[in-house]
Amino acid sequence: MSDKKHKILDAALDLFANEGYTATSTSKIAQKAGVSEGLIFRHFESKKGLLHAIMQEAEDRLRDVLADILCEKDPRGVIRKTIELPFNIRSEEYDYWRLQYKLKWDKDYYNPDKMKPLIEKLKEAFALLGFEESEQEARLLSHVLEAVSIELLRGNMKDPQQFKSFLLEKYKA
Amino acid sequence: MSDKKHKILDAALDLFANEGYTATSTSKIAQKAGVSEGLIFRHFESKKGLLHAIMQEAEDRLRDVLADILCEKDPRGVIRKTIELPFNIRSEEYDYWRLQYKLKWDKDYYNPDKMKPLIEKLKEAFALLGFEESEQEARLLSHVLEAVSIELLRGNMKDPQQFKSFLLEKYKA
DNA sequence: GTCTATAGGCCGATAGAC
DNA sequence: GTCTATCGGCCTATAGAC
Repeated sequence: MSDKKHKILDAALDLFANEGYTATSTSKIAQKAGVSEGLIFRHFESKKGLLHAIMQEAEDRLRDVLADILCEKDPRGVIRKTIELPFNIRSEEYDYWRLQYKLKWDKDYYNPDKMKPLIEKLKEAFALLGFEESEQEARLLSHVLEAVSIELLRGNMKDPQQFKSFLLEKYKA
Repeated sequence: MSDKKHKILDAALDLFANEGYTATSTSKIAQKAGVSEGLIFRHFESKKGLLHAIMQEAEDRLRDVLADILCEKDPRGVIRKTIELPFNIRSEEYDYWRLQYKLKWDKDYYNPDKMKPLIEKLKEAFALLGFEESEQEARLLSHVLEAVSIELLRGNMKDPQQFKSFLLEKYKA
């Protein structure tokens, strides 16, 4: 990929994630990327096309992160890794996640199936550990995971490590 | 309040909550409300002013809902009412809540303190019930509450009543 | 006089021409 | 990579209805 195309993607990710998609103009993106505005349309056709390219990358990263959990054999390991998930987000990737969570409110981009494999895996893990209502437990944990991620991404959690330890303790993971 | 002013508020709430603030133009609001665009500015000064008026109402509703929990004496009652909170949202009020959650990503409007009284109350309730880590428990439950609300508001929870029962059972509330 | 509608100004946004 | 056309955004000025 060309250097400038990459710069455009970087700038757009930052702005889309932090200012919002509609609030971000293509001229702002071009300015931040240090390229001419026309180049954006040359590479991505439209503003929507640019967003699409970014979301493609974001979904790839989601898949990568989930893959490690999905091939875990030990049920406790599955739960531990799931709990650790939001706490392990690399700060360079924050914008990808922020954008994903923001767009969840957008009908065009929200896809509940993206998390389905993880929930199935969790259900299996809870069942193996002898939990009665394994599906509900899986849903509960995935909800906690979601809320914690949002809190962390907004930079609004007081003491992340302490809360992480608390969760790991609670789930004996 | 005049009939048309009310119509504007209704239309704007719907559009802001479902399409997003920046994605909604004042002309679309006027069209949906069946009024002239100029009227919006006569009543609310600016588009921001209109949002502000709506958020004022939304905060009032939040306070109302929390008030009932905050004056509850029985610690189990506090937890039960908190769990029931998201499941009791009246469908006519969905848009208010949707808007609140969406704007949490917006630096100008996000105010973490709005939920603070509830978390304090929960902490107190857990402490009374003999939980060791009452603060963490309170934070955990508030996170569950948040994620469940979001899921419900997105209309994406499979079997709400079943999950509600599961939570009440789990917390013996 | 107060409330409402209409017509347009100005600006910035997307996109396409060169 | 620049330049610009066109469209739609927010808002105001002014005129009309009650």
